[in-house]
Amino acid sequence: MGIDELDGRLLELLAAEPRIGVLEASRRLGVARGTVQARLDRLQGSGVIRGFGPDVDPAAIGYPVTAFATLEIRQGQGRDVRAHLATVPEVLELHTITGRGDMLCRLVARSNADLQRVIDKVVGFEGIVRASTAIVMENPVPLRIVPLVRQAARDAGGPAS
Amino acid sequence: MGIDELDGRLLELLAAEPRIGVLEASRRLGVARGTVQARLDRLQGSGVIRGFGPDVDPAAIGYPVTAFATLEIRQGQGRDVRAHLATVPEVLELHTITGRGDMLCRLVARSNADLQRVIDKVVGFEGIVRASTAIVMENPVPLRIVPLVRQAARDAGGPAS
DNA sequence: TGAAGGCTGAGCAATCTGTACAGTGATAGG
DNA sequence: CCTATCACTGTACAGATTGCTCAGCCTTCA
Repeated sequence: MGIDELDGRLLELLAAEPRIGVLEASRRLGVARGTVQARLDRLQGSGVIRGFGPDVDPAAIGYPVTAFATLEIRQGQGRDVRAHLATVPEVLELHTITGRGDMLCRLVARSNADLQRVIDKVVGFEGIVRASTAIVMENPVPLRIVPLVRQAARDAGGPAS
Repeated sequence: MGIDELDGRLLELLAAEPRIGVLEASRRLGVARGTVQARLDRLQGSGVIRGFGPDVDPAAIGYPVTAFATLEIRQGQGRDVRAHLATVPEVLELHTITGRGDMLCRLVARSNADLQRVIDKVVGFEGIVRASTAIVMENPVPLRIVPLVRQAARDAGGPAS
């Protein structure tokens, strides 16, 4: 487990220019094509790279409002609630968490008004006792991974030298 | 703005098999290659598809712990705090939100113990008054977009018929 | 010393991409 | 009703890329 400096550079490159091919990547990185191919295979095999799914902007398909909802669940209803939330398309992700509240989910909606509908759909279920919602105004740091990759690569490569 | 049924199927297909090429996609969808190419260009041009960045699993590169932190910011320090958090690699995303707390950020760490270090780094800054953290235990619904795409495509295609 | 693993550079057949062009059907405007 | 526009189809071609394999070289490790 872990990645070295070359893996890090490869991931950065892929993040910056995803449509790049193996051949072009090998040129940019200054290594042989076979090396890039082998690294990619390994990264995917080991689960570091989950995939290359299209990064779809919810706002661009009509869902410009994002919100986070903290849910409090009735004891023992966790499984049912999870199953319920999984059926709601506007629930983009769901986590079970420690602390105040039992679950945290990311929601999107067509408008602030529509968010009410979404929340009703989410909360309108047996096991959910209470929900508290926070609407996202700005997103100063969009979901990113490159800085972390860079650090992980440094941690692996630095101390070893 | 909005996507039709064919866009929806294309996005679903890309999500399911990202390494697929334009030609193979056109075969699967039963349309001409040029059509797929045009749709892809349009989807990327209109911002629906932001990119095809590699989906990296933080756990696989040594950061298996995820947490969400709600931050309370001192009046007028928002800009500085944003800039500060942007420099922390373990901050995967940052939102400004309504309600209790002013910002919500997603963090990762090498372990529960390491999370303390990360939080110290995040909170160790002038403008942050208070931070409340929730550790993620499970992730029953990983970040997903397909169900939403499907619904958006239905909404666009259905009522029109 | 020998074995194993990773990288290089090269080669080959098959495939895919970028691009262009003509034909067709549907739609919107005149 | 006629016509321009637009999207999709089917086809074509040159150039680039991919998947795969092989031999050689170097470093690490037992």
